[in-house]
Amino acid sequence: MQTRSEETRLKILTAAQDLFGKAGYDATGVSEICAGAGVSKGAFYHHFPSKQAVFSAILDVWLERLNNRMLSARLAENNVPDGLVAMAGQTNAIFRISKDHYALFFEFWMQAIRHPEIWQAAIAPYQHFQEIIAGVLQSGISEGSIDPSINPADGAHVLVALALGLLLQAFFDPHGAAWEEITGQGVHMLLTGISRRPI
Amino acid sequence: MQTRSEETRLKILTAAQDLFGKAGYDATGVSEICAGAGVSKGAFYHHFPSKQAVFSAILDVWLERLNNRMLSARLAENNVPDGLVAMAGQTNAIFRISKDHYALFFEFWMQAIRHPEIWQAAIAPYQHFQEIIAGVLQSGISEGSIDPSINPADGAHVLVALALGLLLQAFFDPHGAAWEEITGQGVHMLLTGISRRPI
Amino acid sequence: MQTRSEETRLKILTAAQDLFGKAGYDATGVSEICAGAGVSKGAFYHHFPSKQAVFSAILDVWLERLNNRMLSARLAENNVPDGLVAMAGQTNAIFRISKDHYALFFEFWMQAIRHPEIWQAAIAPYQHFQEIIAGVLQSGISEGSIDPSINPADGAHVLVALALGLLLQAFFDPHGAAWEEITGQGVHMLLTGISRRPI
Amino acid sequence: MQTRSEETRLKILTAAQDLFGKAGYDATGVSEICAGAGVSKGAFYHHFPSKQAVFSAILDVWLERLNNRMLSARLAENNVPDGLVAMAGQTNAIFRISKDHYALFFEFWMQAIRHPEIWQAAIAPYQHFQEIIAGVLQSGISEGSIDPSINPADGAHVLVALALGLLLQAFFDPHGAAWEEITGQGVHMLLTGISRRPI
DNA sequence: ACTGTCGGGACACCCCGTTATT
DNA sequence: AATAACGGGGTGTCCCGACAGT
Repeated sequence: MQTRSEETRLKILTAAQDLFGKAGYDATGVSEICAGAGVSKGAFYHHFPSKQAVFSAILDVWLERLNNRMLSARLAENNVPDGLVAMAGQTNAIFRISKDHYALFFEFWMQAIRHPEIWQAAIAPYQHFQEIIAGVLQSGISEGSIDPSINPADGAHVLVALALGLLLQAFFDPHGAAWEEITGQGVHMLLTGISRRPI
Repeated sequence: MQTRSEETRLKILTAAQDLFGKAGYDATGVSEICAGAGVSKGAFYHHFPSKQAVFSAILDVWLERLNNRMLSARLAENNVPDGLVAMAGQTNAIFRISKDHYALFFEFWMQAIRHPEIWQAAIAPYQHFQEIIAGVLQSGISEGSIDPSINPADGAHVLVALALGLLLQAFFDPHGAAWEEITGQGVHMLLTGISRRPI
Repeated sequence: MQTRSEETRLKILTAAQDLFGKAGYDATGVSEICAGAGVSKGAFYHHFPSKQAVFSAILDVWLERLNNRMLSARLAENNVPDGLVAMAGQTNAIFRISKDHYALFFEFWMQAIRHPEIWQAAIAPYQHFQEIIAGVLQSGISEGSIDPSINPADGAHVLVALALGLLLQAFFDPHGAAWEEITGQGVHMLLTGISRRPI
Repeated sequence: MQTRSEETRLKILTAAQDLFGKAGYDATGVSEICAGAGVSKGAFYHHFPSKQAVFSAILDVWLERLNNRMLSARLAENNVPDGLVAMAGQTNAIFRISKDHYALFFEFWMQAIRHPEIWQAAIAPYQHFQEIIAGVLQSGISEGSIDPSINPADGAHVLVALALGLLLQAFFDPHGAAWEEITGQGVHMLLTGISRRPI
C-alpha cells in the first residue's frame, strides 16, 4: 500500500514544521523531529535525504498554497478600490494563524537569504504576487478609479510593503496594537491620502 | 584611554558581528569568532560569559545607535509632510549599508522572538520610535497639514509598516526594483492618496 | 537452466566484487551494492543473509578458481626447474588482472586475519598450494635436478614468499619496475644462486 | 608546562595504534580510541583534526623508525653475502613484534592503496630501502662476492620480495612453519642456488 | 522472488564552556 | 589578561538488517 509511506512523510513534515517554527531551523535536531513525528531516524532518512530537504519540502507546500491564494484573490475584484480593501481583509486572516507558523515564515526568509537555491524558489511566487497587484492597479487606472499618475509596479511594491510591514509588527508585538483594524486603516489612508494640503 | 582589554573586546565584537551576519547566530561557532578576531577561546570567555552575551552586546550598540538617529530625526521637521518625506530619505540611507548588516538585523528579530529578555530590550526603542512618529503626525494635525480624522498612533504604525516592508523587500531582492525611489513614491502616495474616487 | 533468481544473485556478486575492490569492504555499503547491481535491498537480503555472506561467497569462487589453477599447474612439469620457470610465468598472468581485483585480494587477507571462520576457509587452499610446490621440489630431488640438501617444505615457503612478495610490490607500485621480467629473474636467481663464492 | 599535552597526544597515538591493529581502521571508532586512551573526545579533536590524521601520525613514526633501521643496517656489512645473512636476521626481529603491530602494517598498505597522499608518504622509504639493498649488491659485485651478471636493482626487488613474502606468510599463518629458520634458509638458497644442473 | 518502508544504533565530527597554567 | 588543553554531550548522516505487502 502506498498510503503508509505518505502518512509517515506527512508526520515528519508536520512535526518538522512545528519544531522549526517553535525553535528555529538550526536549533531543531533531526532526532527531535523524529521523536515528534513518532518515527525512527531510519524512516526519516528514507523519506528525506537531509534536514534541509525537509525544510525545502515544507517551503514548497507553503509557496504553492500562497500561489493558490493569490489566484483566487485576483477574482474577487469588480471595483478596484473595494477589491484592495477586501484583500486587506485577506491579510488579516493571516494574523489569526498560529504564532508558530509565523516564525516559520521568518525561517524561510533567513534561509532564502543564505541559500541561493531556496532564494530562487521563494522569489518566483513573490514576483508573481507583485505582478498580480500591479495588474489590479492597472485595471483601476483603466476603470478610472486609480490615479493614472501612479506607476502600477511601484504601487504594488508599496502595497506589499504595507502588508509585509504590518505583518512583521503584528508578529513581533502581537498585543501592541489592534493590527487587524490598523490594516484596514492603512489601506484607507493609502487610498485617500493623509495630507490636507496640496503637495 | 583604553587598555588592551578593551581592544580585544572590540575585536571580538567586530568579528562576531560579521560572522553572525554572514552565517547566522546558530551557524557561527565560538571558535570561528575567536579565529576571526585573532584571540583564543580563553580570551573570549574572559570578556563574555557566553556566545549569547556577545550577541546582546552587539544588539545594545545597535539599539543605542538607532535611538540616536531617532532623536536627530525628530528635529528635522518644520512642516510635517515635508518632514516625513525627509525621513523617508533617511530610510534610504539604511539601504546603503552592507548586506551583512542587514542579515544581522534579521538575526535580532529572530532572537527577539524566541528570547523574552532580548525582546524586552528590542521592543523599547521600537515603541519609542512609534511614539516619535505619532508625535510628528499630531503636530501635523495641529498645524493643519494632516487630516485630523487620522489617528496619530495608527498612522505611525502604517508609516513604520511602509518603511519596514520596503526594507524587507529591498533586502530580499536588492536588484528587483529601484527601492530608493520607490520609498519616496510610497510616502507621496500615502500623503496624497492613490484613489480618484471619493470613498 | 538458471532462473532469474540466479541472475540476480550473480548481479549482486559482481557488483559487490567491484565495490569491495574499489573502496574496501567496510567502506562499501549494502545500498551501494544494491544500486550497483540494480536490485532492491529486499532482493539483496533475500539472496544473502548479510553483507559478510556476500563477501564469503565471493571468496569461495576465488578460492575454487585458485585451486583449479594449481591442479593444472602441477601437470605442466616434466623437468622440474623448467616447470618452476613456467609457473613463474603463470604468476605473471595475475599481474595483468585489473587493479580492482588486486585490492580485493587484500581485502580477503584482512578479513582472514580478523575472522577465524574466514581464515579457516582461506588457509586450506594455501596449504594445499604449499604442498603442491613441495611435491614439485621433491620430484626435482628425485630426478636429480634439485639440490638434495634442500628441505622441500622450506623451499616451497621460499618460492611462495618470492611470488607473494613480488605480487605485493607490483600491486603497491605497479610502475616502479618491470615486474614481469623481474619475476623471471627472481626464479633464475633462486635456481642458480647469486653468490660467486663458496659459502 | 608542555609535557601534559604531549603526554595526551601520546596516549591517543598508543591507544589508536593498538586498536587499529586489533580491529582495523574502519572498525575502530574515535570513541573507542578516546576510551582506550582515557581522554575525552574534546581532547582528541584538540590534538588531531580527524581520525585519519591519527593514522597518518602513527604511520609517520613507523616510517621514520623504519628509515633509521635501514641506515644502521647498511653499516653492518663488511663482506656482502654475510651482510645479507645478517640482514635476514634483522628481518627475523620483526617477527617477534606483537601480532597487533603486524595487522597495523597491513592497515598501512590498505590505506596507501586507496589514498594517494598516504601512498606518497609510504612509497618514499620503500624506494629508499630498495636503493640501499641495490647498493649493497653493487658493493658485492665490486668486491667480487656477487655474480656480476646480476642487475643490482632487480636483485634488490627479489630480496625485498623474499622478505615481504615471508613476513606475509608468517603473519597469516604464524604457527604454520618455523619462519625464523626459513628466512635464513631462504637467503642461503638465493645465494647458492637450489638447482643442481647448469641452466 | 522481489519491493518499499522502517527500526535502532552507530559513526565522525564539532560544539560551547571550563580549568589548569602562565 | 590570555592560552592551550580538555570535558562531555550533541550534530547530521548513514548503515545494516527486518518485515509487511505484493
